[in-house]
Amino acid sequence: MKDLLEERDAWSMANCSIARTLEIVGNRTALLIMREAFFGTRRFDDFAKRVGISEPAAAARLKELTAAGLLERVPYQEPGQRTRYAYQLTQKGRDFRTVIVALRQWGDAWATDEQGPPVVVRHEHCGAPVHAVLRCDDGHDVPIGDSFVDAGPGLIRVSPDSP
Amino acid sequence: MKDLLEERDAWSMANCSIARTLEIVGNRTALLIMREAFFGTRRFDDFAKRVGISEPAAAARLKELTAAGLLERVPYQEPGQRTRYAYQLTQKGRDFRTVIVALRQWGDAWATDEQGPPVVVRHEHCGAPVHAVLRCDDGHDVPIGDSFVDAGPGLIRVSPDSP
DNA sequence: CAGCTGACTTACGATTACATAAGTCAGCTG
DNA sequence: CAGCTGACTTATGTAATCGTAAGTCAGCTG
Repeated sequence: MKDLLEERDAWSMANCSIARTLEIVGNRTALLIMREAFFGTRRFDDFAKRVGISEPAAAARLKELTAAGLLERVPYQEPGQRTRYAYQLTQKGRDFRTVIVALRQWGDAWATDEQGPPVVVRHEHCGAPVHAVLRCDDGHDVPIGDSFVDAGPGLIRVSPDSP
Repeated sequence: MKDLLEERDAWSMANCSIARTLEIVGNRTALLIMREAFFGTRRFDDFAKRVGISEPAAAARLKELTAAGLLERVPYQEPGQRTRYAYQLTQKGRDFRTVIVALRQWGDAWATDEQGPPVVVRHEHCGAPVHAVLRCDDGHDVPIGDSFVDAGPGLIRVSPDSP
C-alpha cells in the first residue's frame, strides 16, 4: 500500500470530481429524483408525488438537474391533449445509474428492515439480481483493501500552508 | 422490458433503501467526509481542513456518521502525547466504497476540466485503474438498458389514493 | 503548575432547503 | 368561450445547514 496520507495535505481538492458531482446532486431530493427517473418517471407531478416532496421543491431540483444536463425537457403529446413536456434522462443522466445502484445496494445491505428490500434490479436476459462491483481495467475484481489512491493528471499540489 | 411504470403508483417507498441511505449521507459534507475517510484521514482537524468545512460542521457530520455506524471512534496514542480518538471506517463504512468510487467515476467522466481527474484509484496488484461496473449474479456485465426493476420481498403496495 | 495543543462545544447570524397555500397560464373540451 | 387540467410559479414561514468567532477541557511539556 502506497503511503498516500503523507502527501495528502499537499493536494488541492479544488478540482475534486466528487465535490463537483455533489454540487449537482449533493442533496437528498436531487438523488431521489434521479431514483425516480430510473424507475421510469417522466412527468412533473409524478416526480413530486412519488418522491414525496412539494411541487416547488420538485420544480427547483428538476430545473437544476436539467441545467446540469442529467435530464432534458422533451415535448410529448397524448391523443386529445395539448403538447406537454417530460423530463427524460440524457446520456449523462443514464450514466449516473451506477451511483443509484450502489446507493440502493448499500441500503439493502445495511439499512433495510426484516422484510428485505422493496425493489430488486434484475438482468434483462437472465433475471439475476444486478450489483455494482469494483473491477480494474485488467479485468480483476477488486475487493476492499486491494486498491490505492494515485495522483491523476489533474492533481494540483499546493504548499501545506496555503488555502 | 417489463412495464413497471404501470404499477409504480401502487408502490410505497416508505422502506426505500435509497431514501434510508440518504437519511444518513444525504448531504454534501457527509459524503465528502466519507471520501476523506477512504483517502485515509482519521483525525478531527484533518477532516475539517481537508474537506474544507468548519469545525462545527465536521463535528456534526462525524457524530452522525459515528452514530449511524459508518465510522467508529478508536483511541490511539502517539509517543509523548496523550490518548486521543481517531475516526475509523467500520465494515459498514468500508462497504460504502462502491458509492464513493461511482460518484468519482461519474465526476471524472462528466464534471472534470481539461486537466483530467486529480486522483485515480488503482488495483493494488496490477496498477490498473479501478471502476465501478454493474454485473448480475450470473456473472454477466449489465450495460445500460439491459436491466429492469422487479418487486422485492419488502415491497408494500398501497391503494393509489392513500398517502 | 503554567502553557500549549488537539479536539472539540457554544453562540450567533447567514444561507439553503424544504412545506403549505395560493395563484398563473396555456390550450383542449364541451 | 367558460371550465378543466397539467405544469408550473409566487409568497411566506420553518427547519436544517453552514460559517465565524470564541470558549472549554484534558493532559503532556517545560
